Amino acid sequence: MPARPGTGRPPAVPGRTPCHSEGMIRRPDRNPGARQGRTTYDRDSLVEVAVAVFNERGYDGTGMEELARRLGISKSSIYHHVSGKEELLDLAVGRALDALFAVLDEPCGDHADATARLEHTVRRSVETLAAELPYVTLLLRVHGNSEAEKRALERRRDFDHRVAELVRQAAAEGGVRGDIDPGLISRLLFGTVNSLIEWYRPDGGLSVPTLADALATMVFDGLRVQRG
Amino acid sequence: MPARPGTGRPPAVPGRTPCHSEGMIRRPDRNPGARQGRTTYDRDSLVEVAVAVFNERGYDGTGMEELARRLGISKSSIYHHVSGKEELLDLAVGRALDALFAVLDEPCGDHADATARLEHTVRRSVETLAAELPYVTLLLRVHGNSEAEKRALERRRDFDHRVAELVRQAAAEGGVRGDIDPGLISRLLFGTVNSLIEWYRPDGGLSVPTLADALATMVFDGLRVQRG
DNA sequence: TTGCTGCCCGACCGAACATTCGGTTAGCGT
DNA sequence: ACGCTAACCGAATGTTCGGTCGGGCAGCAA
Repeated sequence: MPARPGTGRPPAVPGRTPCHSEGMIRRPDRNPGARQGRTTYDRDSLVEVAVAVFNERGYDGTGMEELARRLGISKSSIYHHVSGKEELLDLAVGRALDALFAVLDEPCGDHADATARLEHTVRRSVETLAAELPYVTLLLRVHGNSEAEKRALERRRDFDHRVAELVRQAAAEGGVRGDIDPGLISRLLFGTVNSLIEWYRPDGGLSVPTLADALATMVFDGLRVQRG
Repeated sequence: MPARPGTGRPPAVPGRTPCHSEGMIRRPDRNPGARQGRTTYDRDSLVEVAVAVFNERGYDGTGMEELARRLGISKSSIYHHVSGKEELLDLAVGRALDALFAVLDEPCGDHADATARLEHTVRRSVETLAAELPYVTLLLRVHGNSEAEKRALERRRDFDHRVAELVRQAAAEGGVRGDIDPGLISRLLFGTVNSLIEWYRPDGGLSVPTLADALATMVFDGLRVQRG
Protein backbone atom coordinates (compact mmCIF):
# COMPACT_ATOMS: atom_id res chain seq x y z
CA MET A 1 0.00 0.00 0.00
CA PRO A 2 1.81 3.08 -1.24
CA ALA A 3 1.49 6.31 0.62
CA ARG A 4 -0.77 8.78 -1.11
CA PRO A 5 0.15 12.22 0.14
CA GLY A 6 -2.70 14.66 0.53
CA THR A 7 -5.34 11.95 0.24
CA GLY A 8 -8.20 11.63 2.73
CA ARG A 9 -9.84 8.60 4.28
CA PRO A 10 -10.33 5.55 2.04
CA PRO A 11 -13.94 4.27 1.99
CA ALA A 12 -14.48 2.39 5.24
CA VAL A 13 -14.82 -1.37 4.78
CA PRO A 14 -18.36 -2.15 5.96
CA GLY A 15 -19.03 -4.85 8.55
CA ARG A 16 -15.56 -4.46 9.96
CA THR A 17 -14.66 -2.40 13.01
CA PRO A 18 -11.67 -0.18 12.44
CA CYS A 19 -8.19 -0.65 13.82
CA HIS A 20 -8.81 0.05 17.48
CA SER A 21 -9.38 -2.52 20.21
CA GLU A 22 -10.69 -5.90 19.14
CA GLY A 23 -14.02 -6.84 20.71
CA MET A 24 -14.69 -3.32 21.88
CA ILE A 25 -18.20 -2.69 23.08
CA ARG A 26 -19.87 0.66 22.75
CA ARG A 27 -19.79 2.29 26.14
CA PRO A 28 -22.94 3.84 27.61
CA ASP A 29 -23.47 7.54 27.20
CA ARG A 30 -21.20 9.40 29.59
CA ASN A 31 -23.33 12.48 29.55
CA PRO A 32 -26.77 11.28 30.62
CA GLY A 33 -29.48 13.83 30.22
CA ALA A 34 -27.97 15.11 26.99
CA ARG A 35 -29.13 13.76 23.70
CA GLN A 36 -29.21 9.98 23.52
CA GLY A 37 -28.28 7.38 20.95
CA ARG A 38 -24.82 8.76 20.34
CA THR A 39 -21.95 7.77 22.57
CA THR A 40 -19.74 10.67 23.63
CA TYR A 41 -17.25 11.88 26.18
CA ASP A 42 -17.15 15.18 27.95
CA ARG A 43 -14.05 16.65 29.59
CA ASP A 44 -14.71 15.12 33.00
CA SER A 45 -15.34 11.58 31.82
CA LEU A 46 -12.35 11.81 29.52
CA VAL A 47 -10.08 13.00 32.31
CA GLU A 48 -11.39 10.22 34.54
CA VAL A 49 -10.22 7.54 32.13
CA ALA A 50 -6.98 9.36 31.35
CA VAL A 51 -6.05 9.60 35.01
CA ALA A 52 -6.62 5.89 35.48
CA VAL A 53 -4.23 5.10 32.64
CA PHE A 54 -1.68 7.67 33.81
CA ASN A 55 -1.66 6.03 37.22
CA GLU A 56 -1.13 2.58 35.76
CA ARG A 57 1.70 3.39 33.36
CA GLY A 58 2.90 6.77 34.61
CA TYR A 59 2.20 10.08 32.87
CA ASP A 60 5.36 10.00 30.76
CA GLY A 61 4.96 6.29 30.14
CA THR A 62 1.50 6.72 28.63
CA GLY A 63 1.15 7.55 24.94
CA MET A 64 -1.85 9.26 23.41
CA GLU A 65 -2.38 6.17 21.28
CA GLU A 66 -2.68 3.93 24.34
CA LEU A 67 -4.98 6.51 25.87
CA ALA A 68 -7.20 6.55 22.79
CA ARG A 69 -7.39 2.75 22.81
CA ARG A 70 -8.56 2.75 26.42
CA LEU A 71 -11.12 5.46 25.67
CA GLY A 72 -12.43 3.58 22.67
CA ILE A 73 -12.01 6.60 20.41
CA SER A 74 -9.28 7.66 18.06
CA LYS A 75 -6.27 9.68 19.07
CA SER A 76 -7.35 12.74 17.13
CA SER A 77 -10.76 12.73 18.81
CA ILE A 78 -9.13 13.39 22.15
CA TYR A 79 -8.04 16.78 20.85
CA HIS A 80 -11.66 17.71 20.29
CA HIS A 81 -12.13 17.77 24.08
CA VAL A 82 -8.80 18.95 25.42
CA SER A 83 -5.91 20.92 24.00
CA GLY A 84 -3.41 18.14 24.61
CA LYS A 85 -1.82 15.72 27.02
CA GLU A 86 -0.67 18.45 29.37
CA GLU A 87 -4.18 19.82 29.82
CA LEU A 88 -5.35 16.37 30.89
CA LEU A 89 -2.71 16.45 33.62
CA ASP A 90 -3.58 20.00 34.55
CA LEU A 91 -7.29 19.25 34.96
CA ALA A 92 -6.56 16.16 37.02
CA VAL A 93 -4.06 17.62 39.49
CA GLY A 94 -6.10 20.79 39.71
CA ARG A 95 -9.05 18.77 40.92
CA ALA A 96 -6.87 17.04 43.51
CA LEU A 97 -5.41 20.30 44.79
CA ASP A 98 -8.79 22.00 45.01
CA ALA A 99 -10.09 19.13 47.12
CA LEU A 100 -7.08 19.19 49.45
CA PHE A 101 -7.13 22.95 49.98
CA ALA A 102 -10.86 22.77 50.69
CA VAL A 103 -9.97 20.65 53.74
CA LEU A 104 -7.68 23.34 55.10
CA ASP A 105 -10.39 25.94 54.69
CA GLU A 106 -13.06 23.97 56.51
CA PRO A 107 -14.39 25.71 59.66
CA CYS A 108 -14.10 22.54 61.83
CA GLY A 109 -15.55 24.16 64.93
CA ASP A 110 -14.55 27.78 65.27
CA HIS A 111 -13.28 27.55 68.84
CA ALA A 112 -11.16 24.39 68.59
CA ASP A 113 -7.51 24.42 69.61
CA ALA A 114 -4.73 23.75 67.10
CA THR A 115 -4.29 20.13 68.19
CA ALA A 116 -7.94 19.33 67.52
CA ARG A 117 -7.75 21.20 64.23
CA LEU A 118 -4.67 19.18 63.29
CA GLU A 119 -6.36 15.88 64.04
CA HIS A 120 -9.40 17.05 62.09
CA THR A 121 -7.19 17.98 59.16
CA VAL A 122 -5.48 14.59 59.18
CA ARG A 123 -8.77 12.70 59.22
CA ARG A 124 -10.37 14.87 56.52
CA SER A 125 -7.25 14.58 54.39
CA VAL A 126 -7.50 10.81 54.56
CA GLU A 127 -11.14 11.02 53.52
CA THR A 128 -10.36 13.40 50.68
CA LEU A 129 -7.47 11.28 49.50
CA ALA A 130 -9.79 8.28 49.43
CA ALA A 131 -12.57 10.16 47.67
CA GLU A 132 -10.29 11.64 45.02
CA LEU A 133 -7.79 8.78 45.01
CA PRO A 134 -6.82 8.69 41.31
CA TYR A 135 -6.44 12.46 41.08
CA VAL A 136 -4.39 12.75 44.27
CA THR A 137 -2.27 9.78 43.20
CA LEU A 138 -1.38 11.52 39.98
CA LEU A 139 -0.67 14.76 41.85
CA LEU A 140 1.74 13.10 44.26
CA ARG A 141 3.76 11.57 41.43
CA VAL A 142 4.34 14.76 39.50
CA HIS A 143 7.98 15.50 38.68
CA GLY A 144 8.03 19.08 37.49
CA ASN A 145 9.11 18.44 33.91
CA SER A 146 6.48 20.66 32.30
CA GLU A 147 4.91 23.97 33.26
CA ALA A 148 1.68 22.31 34.41
CA GLU A 149 3.70 20.07 36.71
CA LYS A 150 5.69 22.99 38.12
CA ARG A 151 2.46 24.79 38.94
CA ALA A 152 1.20 21.69 40.73
CA LEU A 153 4.39 21.35 42.75
CA GLU A 154 4.10 24.99 43.79
CA ARG A 155 0.57 24.52 45.10
CA ARG A 156 1.65 21.36 46.91
CA ARG A 157 4.36 23.31 48.67
CA ASP A 158 1.76 25.85 49.78
CA PHE A 159 -0.33 23.06 51.23
CA ASP A 160 2.65 21.60 53.09
CA HIS A 161 3.53 24.98 54.58
CA ARG A 162 0.03 25.48 55.92
CA VAL A 163 0.07 22.05 57.51
CA ALA A 164 3.49 22.69 59.02
CA GLU A 165 2.17 25.90 60.55
CA LEU A 166 -0.71 24.00 62.10
CA VAL A 167 1.68 21.46 63.64
CA ARG A 168 3.81 24.27 64.98
CA GLN A 169 0.79 25.75 66.74
CA ALA A 170 -0.19 22.36 68.16
CA ALA A 171 3.33 21.87 69.48
CA ALA A 172 3.36 25.38 70.96
CA GLU A 173 0.16 24.77 72.89
CA GLY A 174 1.54 21.46 74.19
CA GLY A 175 -0.88 19.21 72.33
CA VAL A 176 1.76 17.19 70.52
CA ARG A 177 5.11 16.10 71.87
CA GLY A 178 7.80 18.72 71.99
CA ASP A 179 10.82 16.40 71.76
CA ILE A 180 10.45 16.14 67.97
CA ASP A 181 10.87 19.12 65.69
CA PRO A 182 7.47 20.33 64.45
CA GLY A 183 8.71 20.47 60.88
CA LEU A 184 9.78 16.85 61.13
CA ILE A 185 6.45 15.92 62.67
CA SER A 186 4.47 17.46 59.84
CA ARG A 187 6.57 15.66 57.26
CA LEU A 188 6.17 12.31 58.97
CA LEU A 189 2.47 12.92 59.52
CA PHE A 190 1.59 13.77 55.95
CA GLY A 191 4.11 11.29 54.64
CA THR A 192 1.99 8.66 56.31
CA VAL A 193 -1.25 10.12 54.96
CA ASN A 194 0.09 10.47 51.43
CA SER A 195 1.51 6.95 51.42
CA LEU A 196 -2.06 5.67 51.37
CA ILE A 197 -2.14 6.16 47.60
CA GLU A 198 0.39 3.35 47.29
CA TRP A 199 -1.96 0.66 48.48
CA TYR A 200 -5.43 1.88 49.45
CA ARG A 201 -8.17 0.82 47.03
CA PRO A 202 -11.80 1.82 47.70
CA ASP A 203 -13.05 -1.62 46.66
CA GLY A 204 -10.74 -3.47 49.03
CA GLY A 205 -13.23 -4.02 51.82
CA LEU A 206 -11.65 -1.42 54.10
CA SER A 207 -13.98 1.45 54.95
CA VAL A 208 -12.70 5.00 54.96
CA PRO A 209 -13.68 5.70 58.62
CA THR A 210 -11.87 2.53 59.71
CA LEU A 211 -8.82 3.65 57.76
CA ALA A 212 -8.92 7.17 59.13
CA ASP A 213 -9.32 5.85 62.68
CA ALA A 214 -6.43 3.41 62.30
CA LEU A 215 -4.13 6.05 60.88
CA ALA A 216 -5.05 8.67 63.46
CA THR A 217 -4.65 6.13 66.25
CA MET A 218 -1.20 5.12 65.06
CA VAL A 219 0.22 8.59 64.58
CA PHE A 220 -1.35 10.16 67.68
CA ASP A 221 -1.41 7.28 70.19
CA GLY A 222 1.13 4.85 68.78
CA LEU A 223 1.09 1.18 67.90
CA ARG A 224 2.56 -0.04 71.18
CA VAL A 225 0.11 -1.51 73.67
CA GLN A 226 -0.48 1.09 76.36
CA ARG A 227 0.33 0.39 79.98
CA GLY A 228 -2.64 -0.33 82.21
CA MET B 1 31.04 23.71 11.45
CA PRO B 2 30.01 21.48 8.55
CA ALA B 3 29.39 17.77 9.13
CA ARG B 4 32.19 15.64 7.81
CA PRO B 5 30.79 12.19 7.14
CA GLY B 6 33.04 9.27 7.92
CA THR B 7 35.30 11.46 9.96
CA GLY B 8 36.12 10.77 13.57
CA ARG B 9 36.37 13.16 16.43
CA PRO B 10 37.32 16.65 15.35
CA PRO B 11 40.41 17.96 17.14
CA ALA B 12 39.14 19.37 20.38
CA VAL B 13 39.28 23.14 20.45
CA PRO B 14 41.76 23.88 23.22
CA GLY B 15 40.61 25.97 26.14
CA ARG B 16 37.01 25.22 25.26
CA THR B 17 34.99 22.31 26.57
CA PRO B 18 32.90 20.55 23.92
CA CYS B 19 29.17 20.89 23.41
CA HIS B 20 27.97 19.34 26.63
CA SER B 21 27.24 21.15 29.87
CA GLU B 22 28.68 24.59 30.18
CA GLY B 23 31.36 24.89 32.85
CA MET B 24 31.69 21.16 33.22
CA ILE B 25 34.78 20.06 35.03
CA ARG B 26 36.49 16.82 34.29
CA ARG B 27 35.32 14.42 36.96
CA PRO B 28 37.89 12.50 38.99
CA ASP B 29 38.54 8.90 38.07
CA ARG B 30 35.57 6.86 39.22
CA ASN B 31 37.56 3.68 39.38
CA PRO B 32 40.41 4.52 41.75
CA GLY B 33 43.07 1.85 41.87
CA ALA B 34 42.76 1.20 38.17
CA ARG B 35 44.90 3.01 35.76
CA GLN B 36 45.10 6.71 36.35
CA GLY B 37 45.22 9.80 34.21
CA ARG B 38 42.22 8.86 32.10
CA THR B 39 38.78 9.82 33.19
CA THR B 40 36.30 7.01 32.76
CA TYR B 41 33.09 5.57 34.01
CA ASP B 42 32.43 2.06 35.16
CA ARG B 43 29.00 0.53 35.54
CA ASP B 44 28.58 1.63 39.15
CA SER B 45 29.52 5.26 38.67
CA LEU B 46 27.40 5.40 35.55
CA VAL B 47 24.38 3.97 37.33
CA GLU B 48 24.91 6.44 40.15
CA VAL B 49 24.53 9.41 37.83
CA ALA B 50 21.72 7.78 35.86
CA VAL B 51 19.70 7.16 39.01
CA ALA B 52 20.06 10.78 40.06
CA VAL B 53 18.67 11.93 36.72
CA PHE B 54 15.91 9.33 36.71
CA ASN B 55 14.79 10.57 40.11
CA GLU B 56 14.70 14.16 38.95
CA ARG B 57 12.79 13.70 35.72
CA GLY B 58 11.30 10.23 36.11
CA TYR B 59 12.55 7.12 34.31
CA ASP B 60 10.21 7.51 31.35
CA GLY B 61 10.74 11.25 31.32
CA THR B 62 14.50 10.94 30.93
CA GLY B 63 16.01 10.59 27.48
CA MET B 64 19.37 9.00 26.76
CA GLU B 65 20.48 12.34 25.34
CA GLU B 66 19.79 14.14 28.62
CA LEU B 67 21.53 11.30 30.43
CA ALA B 68 24.59 11.60 28.20
CA ARG B 69 24.71 15.33 28.75
CA ARG B 70 24.72 14.86 32.53
CA LEU B 71 27.38 12.19 32.31
CA GLY B 72 29.57 14.39 30.14
CA ILE B 73 29.92 11.67 27.52
CA SER B 74 28.09 10.99 24.30
CA LYS B 75 24.91 8.99 24.02
CA SER B 76 26.56 6.12 22.22
CA SER B 77 29.25 5.80 24.87
CA ILE B 78 26.64 4.77 27.41
CA TYR B 79 26.08 1.60 25.42
CA HIS B 80 29.70 0.65 25.91
CA HIS B 81 28.96 0.11 29.62
CA VAL B 82 25.37 -1.14 29.69
CA SER B 83 23.10 -2.86 27.22
CA GLY B 84 20.54 -0.08 27.34
CA LYS B 85 18.25 2.09 29.38
CA GLU B 86 16.45 -0.83 30.93
CA GLU B 87 19.64 -2.37 32.30
CA LEU B 88 20.38 0.90 34.10
CA LEU B 89 17.04 0.61 35.84
CA ASP B 90 17.61 -3.07 36.58
CA LEU B 91 20.99 -2.46 38.20
CA ALA B 92 19.62 0.40 40.29
CA VAL B 93 16.50 -1.26 41.67
CA GLY B 94 18.41 -4.50 42.17
CA ARG B 95 20.80 -2.67 44.46
CA ALA B 96 17.92 -1.19 46.44
CA LEU B 97 16.17 -4.54 46.82
CA ASP B 98 19.35 -6.32 47.88
CA ALA B 99 19.90 -3.74 50.59
CA LEU B 100 16.33 -3.98 51.87
CA PHE B 101 16.28 -7.78 51.97
CA ALA B 102 19.58 -7.75 53.80
CA VAL B 103 17.79 -5.95 56.65
CA LEU B 104 15.22 -8.73 56.94
CA ASP B 105 17.99 -11.31 57.09
CA GLU B 106 19.94 -9.59 59.85
CA PRO B 107 20.26 -11.66 63.05
CA CYS B 108 19.27 -8.75 65.34
CA GLY B 109 19.75 -10.67 68.57
CA ASP B 110 18.80 -14.31 68.32
CA HIS B 111 16.48 -14.37 71.31
CA ALA B 112 14.44 -11.23 70.67
CA ASP B 113 10.64 -11.35 70.48
CA ALA B 114 8.76 -10.37 67.35
CA THR B 115 7.93 -6.88 68.63
CA ALA B 116 11.59 -6.08 69.21
CA ARG B 117 12.47 -7.58 65.83
CA LEU B 118 9.79 -5.41 64.20
CA GLU B 119 11.11 -2.26 65.81
CA HIS B 120 14.63 -3.24 64.76
CA THR B 121 13.44 -3.82 61.20
CA VAL B 122 11.75 -0.42 61.07
CA ARG B 123 14.84 1.39 62.34
CA ARG B 124 17.22 -0.49 60.04
CA SER B 125 14.90 0.07 57.10
CA VAL B 126 15.04 3.80 57.75
CA GLU B 127 18.82 3.61 57.87
CA THR B 128 18.99 1.58 54.68
CA LEU B 129 16.58 3.88 52.92
CA ALA B 130 18.76 6.81 53.90
CA ALA B 131 21.97 5.06 52.89
CA GLU B 132 20.65 3.94 49.51
CA LEU B 133 18.23 6.83 49.06
CA PRO B 134 18.43 7.34 45.28
CA TYR B 135 18.20 3.64 44.52
CA VAL B 136 15.26 3.04 46.86
CA THR B 137 13.54 6.15 45.52
CA LEU B 138 13.72 4.80 42.00
CA LEU B 139 12.51 1.40 43.19
CA LEU B 140 9.45 2.83 44.89
CA ARG B 141 8.42 4.70 41.76
CA VAL B 142 8.50 1.74 39.40
CA HIS B 143 5.32 1.20 37.40
CA GLY B 144 5.68 -2.25 35.87
CA ASN B 145 5.78 -1.16 32.23
CA SER B 146 8.80 -3.24 31.28
CA GLU B 147 10.03 -6.68 32.29
CA ALA B 148 12.71 -5.23 34.55
CA GLU B 149 10.05 -3.22 36.36
CA LYS B 150 7.77 -6.23 36.74
CA ARG B 151 10.60 -8.18 38.33
CA ALA B 152 11.20 -5.33 40.76
CA LEU B 153 7.52 -5.16 41.74
CA GLU B 154 7.54 -8.90 42.39
CA ARG B 155 10.47 -8.65 44.77
CA ARG B 156 8.83 -5.68 46.50
CA ARG B 157 5.74 -7.76 47.14
CA ASP B 158 7.92 -10.46 48.69
CA PHE B 159 9.42 -7.87 51.02
CA ASP B 160 6.00 -6.58 52.03
CA HIS B 161 4.76 -10.08 52.79
CA ARG B 162 7.70 -10.80 55.07
CA VAL B 163 7.11 -7.55 56.95
CA ALA B 164 3.39 -8.29 57.27
CA GLU B 165 4.24 -11.68 58.77
CA LEU B 166 6.48 -10.00 61.33
CA VAL B 167 3.69 -7.60 62.33
CA ARG B 168 1.29 -10.53 62.64
CA GLN B 169 3.67 -12.22 65.07
CA ALA B 170 4.10 -9.02 67.07
CA ALA B 171 0.32 -8.62 67.29
CA ALA B 172 -0.10 -12.27 68.30
CA GLU B 173 2.34 -11.92 71.19
CA GLY B 174 0.56 -8.75 72.32
CA GLY B 175 3.42 -6.37 71.60
CA VAL B 176 1.42 -4.11 69.28
CA ARG B 177 -2.21 -3.11 69.63
CA GLY B 178 -4.75 -5.70 68.62
CA ASP B 179 -7.57 -3.31 67.73
CA ILE B 180 -6.06 -2.63 64.30
CA ASP B 181 -5.72 -5.34 61.67
CA PRO B 182 -2.06 -6.46 61.44
CA GLY B 183 -2.17 -6.21 57.64
CA LEU B 184 -3.32 -2.62 57.96
CA ILE B 185 -0.63 -1.91 60.54
CA SER B 186 2.14 -3.18 58.31
CA ARG B 187 0.91 -1.05 55.40
CA LEU B 188 0.70 2.08 57.54
CA LEU B 189 4.05 1.34 59.11
CA PHE B 190 6.00 0.88 55.92
CA GLY B 191 3.98 3.52 54.17
CA THR B 192 5.43 5.93 56.71
CA VAL B 193 8.95 4.56 56.27
CA ASN B 194 8.78 4.62 52.48
CA SER B 195 7.36 8.14 52.42
CA LEU B 196 10.75 9.36 53.62
CA ILE B 197 12.01 9.28 50.03
CA GLU B 198 9.67 12.15 49.26
CA TRP B 199 11.49 14.65 51.42
CA TYR B 200 14.51 13.26 53.27
CA ARG B 201 17.84 14.50 51.95
CA PRO B 202 21.11 13.38 53.58
CA ASP B 203 22.56 16.90 53.39
CA GLY B 204 19.59 18.51 55.11
CA GLY B 205 21.10 18.70 58.57
CA LEU B 206 18.93 15.92 59.96
CA SER B 207 20.91 12.93 61.16
CA VAL B 208 19.77 9.42 60.38
CA PRO B 209 19.58 8.32 64.04
CA THR B 210 17.46 11.37 64.86
CA LEU B 211 15.18 10.54 61.97
CA ALA B 212 14.91 6.89 62.91
CA ASP B 213 14.19 7.82 66.53
CA ALA B 214 11.51 10.32 65.56
CA LEU B 215 9.80 7.90 63.20
CA ALA B 216 9.93 5.00 65.63
CA THR B 217 8.64 7.23 68.42
CA MET B 218 5.71 8.42 66.35
CA VAL B 219 4.56 5.06 65.08
CA PHE B 220 5.14 3.13 68.31
CA ASP B 221 4.38 5.73 71.02
CA GLY B 222 2.32 8.33 69.17
CA LEU B 223 2.60 12.08 68.75
CA ARG B 224 0.19 12.98 71.53
CA VAL B 225 1.69 14.14 74.76
CA GLN B 226 1.45 11.31 77.28
CA ARG B 227 -0.48 11.69 80.46
CA GLY B 228 1.57 12.18 83.58
C1' DT C 1 -33.83 18.98 1.42
C1' DT C 2 -30.41 21.70 3.04
C1' DG C 3 -27.15 23.46 6.11
C1' DC C 4 -25.23 23.67 10.60
C1' DT C 5 -22.88 21.81 14.65
C1' DG C 6 -20.70 18.41 17.64
C1' DC C 7 -18.18 14.45 17.59
C1' DC C 8 -15.54 11.52 15.38
C1' DC C 9 -12.23 9.37 11.95
C1' DG C 10 -7.75 7.77 9.13
C1' DA C 11 -3.78 9.68 7.37
C1' DC C 12 -0.23 12.30 8.04
C1' DC C 13 3.78 15.37 10.17
C1' DG C 14 8.09 16.95 12.45
C1' DA C 15 10.48 16.00 16.53
C1' DA C 16 12.28 13.08 19.84
C1' DC C 17 13.12 8.51 21.09
C1' DA C 18 16.46 4.37 22.09
C1' DT C 19 19.76 2.10 19.74
C1' DT C 20 23.51 0.94 16.20
C1' DC C 21 27.54 1.62 13.49
C1' DG C 22 32.13 2.57 11.65
C1' DG C 23 35.83 4.67 13.19
C1' DT C 24 39.06 7.56 16.47
C1' DT C 25 41.80 8.09 20.62
C1' DA C 26 44.34 7.58 24.98
C1' DG C 27 47.14 4.95 27.67
C1' DC C 28 48.86 0.47 28.91
C1' DG C 29 52.18 -3.57 28.39
C1' DT C 30 55.93 -5.05 25.73
C1' DA D 1 58.01 2.25 18.80
C1' DC D 2 54.09 -0.67 18.38
C1' DG D 3 50.02 -3.16 19.04
C1' DC D 4 46.11 -3.89 21.85
C1' DT D 5 41.94 -2.58 23.93
C1' DA D 6 38.79 0.05 26.82
C1' DA D 7 36.53 4.13 26.15
C1' DC D 8 34.83 7.28 23.45
C1' DC D 9 32.73 9.83 19.32
C1' DG D 10 29.40 11.77 15.32
C1' DA D 11 26.20 10.32 12.26
C1' DA D 12 22.72 7.56 11.10
C1' DT D 13 18.98 3.81 12.04
C1' DG D 14 14.01 2.70 12.53
C1' DT D 15 10.39 3.60 15.76
C1' DT D 16 7.27 6.09 18.57
C1' DC D 17 5.94 10.41 20.23
C1' DG D 18 2.39 14.35 20.69
C1' DG D 19 -0.13 16.82 17.65
C1' DT D 20 -2.50 18.40 13.00
C1' DC D 21 -5.50 18.12 9.06
C1' DG D 22 -9.41 17.65 6.05
C1' DG D 23 -13.20 15.36 5.80
C1' DG D 24 -17.37 11.94 7.29
C1' DC D 25 -21.56 11.47 9.61
C1' DA D 26 -25.49 11.74 13.01
C1' DG D 27 -29.00 14.75 14.75
C1' DC D 28 -31.42 18.91 14.61
C1' DA D 29 -33.55 23.25 12.81
C1' DA D 30 -35.43 25.65 9.02
